[in-house]
Amino acid sequence: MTSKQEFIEKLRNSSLRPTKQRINICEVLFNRDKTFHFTINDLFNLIKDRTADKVSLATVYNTVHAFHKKGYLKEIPINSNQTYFDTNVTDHHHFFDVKEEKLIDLKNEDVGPIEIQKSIPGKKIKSVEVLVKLED
Amino acid sequence: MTSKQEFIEKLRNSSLRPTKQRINICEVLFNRDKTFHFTINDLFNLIKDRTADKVSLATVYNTVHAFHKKGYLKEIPINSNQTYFDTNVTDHHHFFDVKEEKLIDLKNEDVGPIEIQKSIPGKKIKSVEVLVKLED
DNA sequence: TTCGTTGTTTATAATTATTCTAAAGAAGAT
DNA sequence: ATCTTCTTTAGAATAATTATAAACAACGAA
Ligand SMILES: [Mn+2]
Ligand SMILES: [Mn+2]
Ligand SMILES: [Zn+2]
Ligand SMILES: [Zn+2]
Repeated sequence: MTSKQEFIEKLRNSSLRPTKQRINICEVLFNRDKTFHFTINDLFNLIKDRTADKVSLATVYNTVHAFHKKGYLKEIPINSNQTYFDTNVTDHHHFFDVKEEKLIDLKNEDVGPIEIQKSIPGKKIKSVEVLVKLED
Repeated sequence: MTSKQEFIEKLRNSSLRPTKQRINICEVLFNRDKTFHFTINDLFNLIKDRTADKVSLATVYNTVHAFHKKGYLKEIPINSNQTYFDTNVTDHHHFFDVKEEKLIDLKNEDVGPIEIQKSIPGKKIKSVEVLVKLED
C-alpha cells in the first residue's frame, strides 16, 4: 500500500507535476500486490469506476506514455488490436491465455536460463523474453 | 522455385479459387529461398512493383487473412502499429532488430530447449516462442 | 457453350486505436 | 499576486484494418 504522499514524491522526482489525474492513475496502477496487465481502455474504465473525478481519455494516453518513458510501465507485444502495458518493468516471461486474452507473469525460474547461440555482427542482445501461449 | 501451376493446385486444394490476384500474391510470398517477414503494406508495394496488374489493398488484406486461416502464414506479435506476417509457419524464435524494425529467424538449435516449470490448471501449452530484441 | 450459382475483387465507407492541436486550467517559482 | 511552464481536455486528424455492396470471374451442370 503506497500512500498518496509517496506518489506525489515519485512524480516530483520524475519531473512530472503531481496533478490529481496522475495521482489517481498511480493509485489504480501501483496500489496492488500483483503485477497488473492492462490496456488503455481497461485503465480508462477502472478510473471511471473508482471516483467521481473523470479523467479524459487523452490524459490516460498521455500519462501512460509518460510513465512508460520514465520506465514505470512496460509495453507488451501481443497479437491484438490493442497495446498491453505491464506494471512489472523487468525483463520477464509470460503466459498468454489465448481464449481469455489474459497475460500471466512467469518467474525466471519457471523458465530457466536461455542461451542464445547466434549473434548478428554489430548488434547486441537487449532482452530475451519468452511468450508461452495457452489453450484449453 | 514453385510454378504457377503448383500454386493453382495449392489454392484449389484449399478451396480457394485460383484468381490471378491470388496467384500473383503466392508468387511474391512463396517463391523465395528464405523466410519472408512482411507487413500488409510491404506486400502491397511489392505487388505494385512486380506487374502492371494492380491488386487492390482490400484483396491483399483478404488474401493474407485467407492464407493465414489456411495455415500458410503466421502472424507475429511485435510492438508496432502494423501487424507482421511470416512465411515460416512453424513455431520458432526471432531476433527483432529494434532500430531497423526487422525480424530475423532463429533456428531452434540457436536457442535450445525450453522447459516451462509452471502450469495453469485446465490449460495446456500451445506454443513457446522466444523474442530476442537487438540493439546496436 | 451457355447459364446459374457461388466465391472474389474492388472502390468506398465505416470503424477503431491512437495521436495531434490548440485553448483553458493548474502548478511552481519569484 | 504574477508569470511561466506544464498539463488537461475536447475535439479533430491519422492510420491500420474491416465491412459493404455492387461488379466480376470461376466453376459445374445442363
Ligand atoms: Mn508481466
Ligand atoms: Mn520468422
Ligand atoms: Zn509508449
Ligand atoms: Zn489473420
